[in-house]
Amino acid sequence: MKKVTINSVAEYAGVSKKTVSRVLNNEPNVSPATREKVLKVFEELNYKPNPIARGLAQNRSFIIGCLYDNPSKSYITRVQSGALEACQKHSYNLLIHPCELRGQDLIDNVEQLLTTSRLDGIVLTPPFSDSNELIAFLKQRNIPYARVASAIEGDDSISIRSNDEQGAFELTEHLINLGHTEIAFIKGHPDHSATENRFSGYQKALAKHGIEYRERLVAEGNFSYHSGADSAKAILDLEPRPTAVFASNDYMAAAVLKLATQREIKVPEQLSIAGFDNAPIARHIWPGLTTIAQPVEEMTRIAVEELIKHITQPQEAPFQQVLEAKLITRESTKARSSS
Amino acid sequence: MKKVTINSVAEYAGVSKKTVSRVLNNEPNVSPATREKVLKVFEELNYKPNPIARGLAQNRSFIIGCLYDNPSKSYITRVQSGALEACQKHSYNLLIHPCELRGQDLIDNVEQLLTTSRLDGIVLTPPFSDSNELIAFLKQRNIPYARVASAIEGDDSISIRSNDEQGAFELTEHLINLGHTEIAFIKGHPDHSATENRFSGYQKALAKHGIEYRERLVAEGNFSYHSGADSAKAILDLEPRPTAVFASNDYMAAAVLKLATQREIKVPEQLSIAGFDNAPIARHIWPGLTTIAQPVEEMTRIAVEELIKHITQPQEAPFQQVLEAKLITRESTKARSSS
DNA sequence: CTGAAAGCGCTTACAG
DNA sequence: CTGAAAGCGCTTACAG
Repeated sequence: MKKVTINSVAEYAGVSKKTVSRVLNNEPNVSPATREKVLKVFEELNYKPNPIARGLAQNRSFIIGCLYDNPSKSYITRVQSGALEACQKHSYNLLIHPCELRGQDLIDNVEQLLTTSRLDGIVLTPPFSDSNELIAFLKQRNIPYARVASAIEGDDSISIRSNDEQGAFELTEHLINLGHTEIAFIKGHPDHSATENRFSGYQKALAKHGIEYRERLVAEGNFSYHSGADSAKAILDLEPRPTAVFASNDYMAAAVLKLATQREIKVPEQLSIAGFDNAPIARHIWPGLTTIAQPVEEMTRIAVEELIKHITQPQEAPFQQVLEAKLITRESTKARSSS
Repeated sequence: MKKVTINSVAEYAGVSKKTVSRVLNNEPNVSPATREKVLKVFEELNYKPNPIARGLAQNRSFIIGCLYDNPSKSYITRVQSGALEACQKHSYNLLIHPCELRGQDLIDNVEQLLTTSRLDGIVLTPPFSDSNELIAFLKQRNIPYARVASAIEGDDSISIRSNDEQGAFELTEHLINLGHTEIAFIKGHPDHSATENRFSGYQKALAKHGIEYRERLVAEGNFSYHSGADSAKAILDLEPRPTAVFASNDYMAAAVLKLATQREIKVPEQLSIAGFDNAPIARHIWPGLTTIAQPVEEMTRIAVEELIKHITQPQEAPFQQVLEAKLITRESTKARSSS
């Protein structure tokens, strides 16, 4: 069975291949009769256009690449979900590409990606959205990109982030308003700008309410559940034990909850726990976690939509937006017991 | 700045473009001197080959597509992780494409996917790996595919699955050996063949041990946490209350645990709970869930590796394999209290 | 409304 | 070891 191409169709239908192309792309300037005829031949020959040939002629692939290196699986899932929504809306496809920020071969790796697949644009998620090196490389290669949750200010490109500092501030204030003053804090991964922002929100809330900042209450995590478990151990061993723990994401908060429950420390009666992100796990455990809802899907969806817009009409000014983070209170936080 | 192509390089280096192509692809039959010269020009001109042009000439894209429609996010994460591992090893890229099995436009949707992006192969995950309609379509379109966790026996294509029935049998037997006879069961999504297999393992274990099967102990879930919560409510309301619950995946088991804890039913003292999959959540909650480790990453990795092998050398007989599912006991199951 | 020509940037098959 | 020609299957720019 011979391959059916635009040429076979043209020949069979007795028209030029340009006319076939016009019918294919729903262009005007084809008489209804001709259009009918060609469409019929499409069916008869079971013609399917070749996306690669079209791509070569138009110099585009209709593929967006998504770069990530994130210990939080649910974060990635949410990123993908937002990116896919935007892609589907505009008939683009999504190619996923995890890689390591710290590998000294990051640029080689992305170079290799671009050599294997032509990408019309790339969406950068943390920590890549903060990598000046990578951004410089993409600029030099002239690849359109959009940044999600990036803290870089100077770059003149599409950027959508949420207000992490404000969110952390509100969450800390929520704990303070419940009477807590001994509030432990678990930091995130040092490569993510969110880590510094959330930490800063925590510190500012303490300062505003005249609570002394104590370094002994701060543990170094990296957003993974495992790092949360390690930090939890350090914090729950402190004497006197803090009455509240604010973890920089929900996974780590879940780890604190697990250890507390194991040690029969009652949550929230004896210990309040809060997270960040509003990941699914925050509502899948008991008690449910008080947290900050970060609009990950929405950030990524908007980023990819703007990216596609920019690919189609590069003249527009780069879109930049800051979304609000919102406090969600659940059962894991409670007024400090007066004991 | 003019675009740098194989032609500019050839001209600049004073060789034919075929020679440039040879250097590009590390083919033999180029004198070391010529090779050197061309490589130098690559650098000087900063030449980057165009993957689309290569794709058109070779009629391949080096892209594998992954189809899924699964309420369990962690399952998808694990599928992707296995698929990516295989892709990276062979310099392929992964394009993800969620879509709905039940949409009457499934075929249209995949058709559209194939029209937008040339895929060298497709990996089908549940429930698509069991869709005869989709499989027939891919065959007709001559697209190589591999099936993950498919129960279809007749199809002569790459297939990797795990032994779900055996796993469910072992888990049920584990509960029976702990003295439980009132074992509730939560089924999975009816479109997934795993659902029937796990259910059957449960029934066979009961039968082997002379325990009567009672329909009232069986709830209909769909693998989502939410459906687990609904089923949990039905089961925990039963009088007398069962002493053990076996949920067809860990998400649903986690939902049972949450409700039990909320109602102050002690797990595992008053209620044993078990899941299936060994998803991350099984060890992120307390008590940790007894479950069956399903090698999702490995199944998918092997499936994609075989798929790539098949794309390169279509002559081989289709690879089919069944992996073992393994019992993991944690704190959520315990001998029935003799009260 | 329609088409002939040239081109997208590579590789394949062949000749020398 | 090297290259000229043809081709992959489309679209673009132009002419009529």
